[in-house]
Amino acid sequence: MPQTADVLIPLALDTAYSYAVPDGLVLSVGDVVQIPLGPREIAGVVWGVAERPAGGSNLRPVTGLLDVPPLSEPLRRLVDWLARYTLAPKGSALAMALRLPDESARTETMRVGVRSAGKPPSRPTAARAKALAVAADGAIRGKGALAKEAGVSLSVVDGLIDDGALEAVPLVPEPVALRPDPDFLSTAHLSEAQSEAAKQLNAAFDTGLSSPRTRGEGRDGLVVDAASPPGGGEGASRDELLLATPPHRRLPPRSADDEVGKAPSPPAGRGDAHDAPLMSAAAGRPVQTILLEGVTGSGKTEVYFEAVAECVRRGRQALVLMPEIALTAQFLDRFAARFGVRPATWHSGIGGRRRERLRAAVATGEVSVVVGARSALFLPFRELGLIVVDEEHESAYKQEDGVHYHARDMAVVRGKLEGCPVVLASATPSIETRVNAQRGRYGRIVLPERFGGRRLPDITAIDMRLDKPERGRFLSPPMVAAVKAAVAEGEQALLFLNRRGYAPLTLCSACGHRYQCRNCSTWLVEHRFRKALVCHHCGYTERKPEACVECGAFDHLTPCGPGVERIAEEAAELFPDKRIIVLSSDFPGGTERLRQELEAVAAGECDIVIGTQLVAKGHNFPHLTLVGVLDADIGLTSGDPRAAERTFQLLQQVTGRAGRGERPGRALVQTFQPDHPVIAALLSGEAERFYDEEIAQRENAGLPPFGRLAALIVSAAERDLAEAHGQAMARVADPPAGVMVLGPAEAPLALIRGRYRFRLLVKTDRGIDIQSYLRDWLDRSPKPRGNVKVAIDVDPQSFL
DNA sequence: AGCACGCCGACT
DNA sequence: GTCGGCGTGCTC
Repeated sequence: MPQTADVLIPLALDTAYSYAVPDGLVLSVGDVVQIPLGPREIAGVVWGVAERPAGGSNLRPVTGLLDVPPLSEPLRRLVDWLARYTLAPKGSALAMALRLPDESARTETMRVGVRSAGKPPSRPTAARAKALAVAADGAIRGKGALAKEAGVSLSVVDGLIDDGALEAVPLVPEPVALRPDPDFLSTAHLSEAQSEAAKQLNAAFDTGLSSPRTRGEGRDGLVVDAASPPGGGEGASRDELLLATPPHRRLPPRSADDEVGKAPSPPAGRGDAHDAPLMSAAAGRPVQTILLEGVTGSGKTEVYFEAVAECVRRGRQALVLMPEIALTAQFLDRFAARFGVRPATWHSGIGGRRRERLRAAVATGEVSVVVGARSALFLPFRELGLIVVDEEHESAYKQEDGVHYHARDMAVVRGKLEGCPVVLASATPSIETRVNAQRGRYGRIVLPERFGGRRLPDITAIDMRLDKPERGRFLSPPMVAAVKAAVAEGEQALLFLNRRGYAPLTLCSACGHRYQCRNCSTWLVEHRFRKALVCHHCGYTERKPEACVECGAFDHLTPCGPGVERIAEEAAELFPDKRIIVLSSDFPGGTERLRQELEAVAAGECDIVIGTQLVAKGHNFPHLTLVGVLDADIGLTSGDPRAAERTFQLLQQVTGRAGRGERPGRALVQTFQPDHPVIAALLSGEAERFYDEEIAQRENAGLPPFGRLAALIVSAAERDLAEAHGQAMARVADPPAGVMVLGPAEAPLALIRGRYRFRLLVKTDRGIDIQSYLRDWLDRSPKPRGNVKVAIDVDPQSFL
């Protein structure tokens, strides 16, 4: 039967192209095919098939069916959904799920081993003799391994292969990952609270699996025994799950308009058949997404490990998403302690063959657990049974280039499409997730206490208006005393300051000149170690000048304010005999060195750590007992609508680093505004209070806690466009309801180029409808004068 | 993504 | 006069 195939191509194209299917080839939706496009041949995915209409067709033909597992229906629907929600061309969305091996990866290093062929070389040399002596045992080695062991170069080995003295044998590829054993460790190590939470969590499997699965291809799935709970355990009913949401908190049913906003609801008003299951999911069907909220040190990880174990027992696959930085050896070891082996990992750094093998193993179901960064969300799982999003509040889940998406939200969507539960884990959830939980869209499980009877650190404020540091110093007397006491006990102290470099502002004390970035409106930050002035906004760097560039005065450059480098200087003077390390993202020596240093700190090979937000995430420091926050007020005034939330999360996380080991911890917080709601909530240890206040405040301001808010970020390209810029600012001064205007300083640098161009960056979590809305609004507004184009860029990212 | 076409600045 | 910059548009 002659067919035409609609093939979606992984390029920035929004529509599938039609191709003729040659006789003898039968294609199904989801198949990966090769097709001609212009002058070249590329891979695409069959998005639809139709009987070829009678009569001749001038369509170009499909050139072949590629030997790649077809894209499952849920994955295809995820691509469609993502494209529509993020305003990205469908092809771009597809590209994320279809990273085919490029030629180099496919042909590259088919791993070969060598072993002795038992034949002497025709021309023996000293190097050859060494190599053959090592190979004489007859064992198979990698080429590199042999060369290294024999102390010869690779070309010697190659020469011997060519000569016939060594024979090359293909190596059986090592398995991409060993099978995790869900019962490697008994659950006896869990606390009562953890067991209870794990039980509640596992109840979600029953709600998840009982929902109808839509599998178009009629594959015989791996779903084994979906109905029988594991280990004879009686699954909790869905009511138990819903109970996690306090009844008095439940809000009235959402109106249709309210439906707009966060995933999993698609943008309103554009419903199509694909959206239907997602839409209805919000209206009282079993909760499938669960917020697992536990204070730092409560053992959330162990709890969701039990869910992973349950998933594996049922023969389905689990995906654990983590922010890239959290993918540490430490975490993988914890996994290994529970499951016997390290999990398969996936992140942007995995390339070439390994990447492809892992993809394939995920597609066949051979790999049962993947731990990965956000891109792992698009792996072609055969039978996905669980998604965990660890540290769900992390902004690293936002993809900001190419297709803009939030991996946490897409995880929720994929969970719906795959019919599997999704666990969002965090000690400090994002506002929108908290609201979703409050409204009953997500379940909520809370671990209010630390594991193993450990106490949360006491948090005390140091009021900087009263306890002033010495002139030119930044550690207040109580802070100095506390650090001194801690290190005297052999304990570790962390001084936290979220500012890289030496000083955030440099000025000339002779003429008052302030060093400013030539591209941005920001001050240049002195980096004393690198002897440079650096813009933290765009990366612009200049050598630190000897004399003032403005008035020429020597020795008048004055650093204003502290960065971590300056704190290190102060600490070195105060504690000359202590081991001090500065950890920030610009750590000299790169990520690998940084990783090593983090391990070393965790092992206790350091007394005082001075760090930026980097130390607040990912790593555990078991020897740490004192956390000193040097300026808790940074970030509270940033103008970012999420400023309060971000600051609270960061401070909560960083103070929570203290006392995770044997000894109890405490935290000191230097602040000028101890009564600020964020600081007060932190000090009281009542996270609830922060969330309640923040949500109430947004509601009072007419800004829904999530959904329906957009911000216009206005940026002008050049200084001579300042006038036009002013006009545009005036124009947006009266924005539509729910639209917030941010200044040009917040505009990402990428948007500040293009000469006669004027851009409005719209950040929104409303998806499509806000775009047409704003377009109408702009059309009705007066146009800027001169040769100025106005473009609207919609960044459909939830940023509120 | 690639590749063509097309329109303005500095050079063998 | 061309070479070459990248902006814009197209690929079933």
